[in-house]
Amino acid sequence: MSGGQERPLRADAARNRARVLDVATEVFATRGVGVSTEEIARAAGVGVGTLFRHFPTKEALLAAVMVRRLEAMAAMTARLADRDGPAEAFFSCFRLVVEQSEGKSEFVRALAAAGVDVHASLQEPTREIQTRLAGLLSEAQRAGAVRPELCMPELLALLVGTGAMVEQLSADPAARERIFDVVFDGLRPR
Amino acid sequence: MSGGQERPLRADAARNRARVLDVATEVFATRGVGVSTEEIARAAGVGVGTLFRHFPTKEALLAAVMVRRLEAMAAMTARLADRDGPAEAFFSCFRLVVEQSEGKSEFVRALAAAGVDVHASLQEPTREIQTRLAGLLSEAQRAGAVRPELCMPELLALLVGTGAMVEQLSADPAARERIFDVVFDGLRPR
Amino acid sequence: MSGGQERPLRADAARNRARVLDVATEVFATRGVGVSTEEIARAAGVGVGTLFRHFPTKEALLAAVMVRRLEAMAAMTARLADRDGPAEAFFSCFRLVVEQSEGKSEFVRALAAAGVDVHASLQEPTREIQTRLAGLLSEAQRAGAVRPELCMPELLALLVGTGAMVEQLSADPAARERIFDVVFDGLRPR
Amino acid sequence: MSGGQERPLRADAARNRARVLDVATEVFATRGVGVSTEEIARAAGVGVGTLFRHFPTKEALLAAVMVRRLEAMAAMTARLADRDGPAEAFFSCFRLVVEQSEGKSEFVRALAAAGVDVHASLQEPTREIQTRLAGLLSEAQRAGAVRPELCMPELLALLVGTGAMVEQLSADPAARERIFDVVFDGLRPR
DNA sequence: CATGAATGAGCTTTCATTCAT
DNA sequence: GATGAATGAAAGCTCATTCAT
Repeated sequence: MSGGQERPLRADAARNRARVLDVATEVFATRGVGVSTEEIARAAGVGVGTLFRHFPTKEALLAAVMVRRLEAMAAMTARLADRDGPAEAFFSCFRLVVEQSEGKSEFVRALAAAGVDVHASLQEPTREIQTRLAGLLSEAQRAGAVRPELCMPELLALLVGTGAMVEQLSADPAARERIFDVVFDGLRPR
Repeated sequence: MSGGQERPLRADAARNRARVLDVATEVFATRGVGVSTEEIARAAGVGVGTLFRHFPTKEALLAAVMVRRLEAMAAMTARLADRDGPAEAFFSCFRLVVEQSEGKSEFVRALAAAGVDVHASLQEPTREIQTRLAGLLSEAQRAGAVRPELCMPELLALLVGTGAMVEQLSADPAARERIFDVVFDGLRPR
Repeated sequence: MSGGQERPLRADAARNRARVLDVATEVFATRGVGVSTEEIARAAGVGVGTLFRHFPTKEALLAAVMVRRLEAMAAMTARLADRDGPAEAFFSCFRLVVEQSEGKSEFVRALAAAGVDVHASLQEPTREIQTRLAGLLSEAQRAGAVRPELCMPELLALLVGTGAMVEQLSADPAARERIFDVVFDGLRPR
Repeated sequence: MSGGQERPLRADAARNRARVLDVATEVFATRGVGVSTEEIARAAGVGVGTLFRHFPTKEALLAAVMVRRLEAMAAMTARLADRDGPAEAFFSCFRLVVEQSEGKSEFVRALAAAGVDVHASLQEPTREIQTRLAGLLSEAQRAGAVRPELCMPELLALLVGTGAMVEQLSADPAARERIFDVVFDGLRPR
């Protein structure tokens, strides 16, 4: 379910791949996607060659980082969708996605700039999340908890944008909550 | 008023500076901040040397572009603040800022990545806008048109985040309006 | 006449371009086309950047070296074609081309391997030489000095191949002459 | 007879060695000596490690390929030398060597560029061929079928050069024959 | 002042070779 | 013995910045 590695990787190879991915995730988030592959390899304790064996391109590495984050998000939304009533499920899922999305937008930009077809390489995990969200949205709408005219594109934009808001207020949890108050109230029918 | 040029520039020098700035504004917005200085110079019809005479660093150019956009925004908010009632003034100004901010976040990131102290170099025009916004916010709150517990940090975050939402829906004006509906309703007291 | 520089190059730029070309010609001939651009730049006393400004690709540099050699050959064949009778003109031109062609084949191979359309990039100087050779061939055939059934493709192959022979015997001039005896006798009608 | 393997190889090891050699022969001939060891190993169905166990260096592999081709040529010349009269033997052997030599020059160049002493590592099979050719040459000269002043160095150069000619005309068999006509007529006494 | 040629550190990527599994 | 993951020294090329013209 998780990404589908082509063949069973040797233990050490898998360990290295994972380490590169972990390091890249952190470094890209911290210092931006401009960090050099060399530096990522060094931070992961492997040679550049190893990095490129696992991810044949810098963009492939970026995409892999994205995919992992998306997969994690998909798993968490799945867990949430099953419990609570439709309204609670929708709003807690919204909050979850927002909080897990920090920094994601830069990735998408970098991938797009490199000519990678974002929709193609990230579609599978994305589709799962979107399907889940679409289900939650329509159920919450049916339950009268969310404005009926909202469609998926807006929902996604709202998720991304709320993520950006929250990202900016990382130092002030109370202010973050006020953001959620505003957005959640705005989502409800008037 | 405009950024503080040390001494009066010769007419042709000023013209060159302006052209570079115009071109850079457009090119950075269109194709991202990764575009090379060479290309910007060529598009502006000057040599790289000229570009670097006016902006000693690529980041200086980025900052100058930002400053100009912020100054323009400041001017527009000033114009809006003077007319209409406090509620209308606040909301139309919010909308204005959001719509003028497209792509700004990439700039900030690029500047920050280069170690530029964003707050230092952009503070002057930013301060003016913020002062204006603070005034509009408190007046709108006094008039009962905006939640009373909202403070400036959240407002700024909301502006940035709404900008991100709107940026994503640039192709679908109706969806953009639904975003504004959500955010504006959320901003109003319950 | 010589290559057609797009615009008048600045004096120092032209000097650098020429130096790179000279050095590349020598180094490629001496040590093969595998030599790194860095090394060529260093040997020419310029930075890599300069090399790549003048020749945007390593293959472009290879092609430029080839073109210069071909142009020189074209000039020499032109000088020869005008004097002597048709037989003498043909044979002295054949010898000239052979002797000027040392190492050329490696270039063609490298260019072809890089996917450069050799015929496209070298066609202009090549065409001139070929036209001249075709003229010399048919005149020599009309004069009964060369086998009448020979066509241009064979002539070119004979030139290249005789070049390879001669290249191998660079240490032994007498043996080289015996090669020419064999080939020239073979070229004559029986 | 075959290159001198140190000790008897295990059956599967020998099979692997042979497969690598076969594949390398084909791939080098088809796509040039620039093909990576990894790719050759993959095409041979073995790991790179196995390739390097049998041929400690890429150049060692190149040399082994060359040696095998030379050994095959030696065997064929041996077969030809025994039948026919001296003139026919000489000329058919000349043609055979030329036609079997396609692409060989690239190998020699690559080996030489790597600092391998070509004469040392290829001498044994080469010597056998040369001895045979020397015999054929002097017998053909004694029979009056070949110019008496020709020596071995020229003969070898002629072989290599004729190979280059023929290589260039691989698409046009009739033209190839005209090349042989020229060279063979040139070889005969006047 | 304007120009654009020159610079070289730095980038991504490849590949012959080694060595743990 | 066989494997293929790991290695890291290059390679070709880009680009912000400097400086002679």
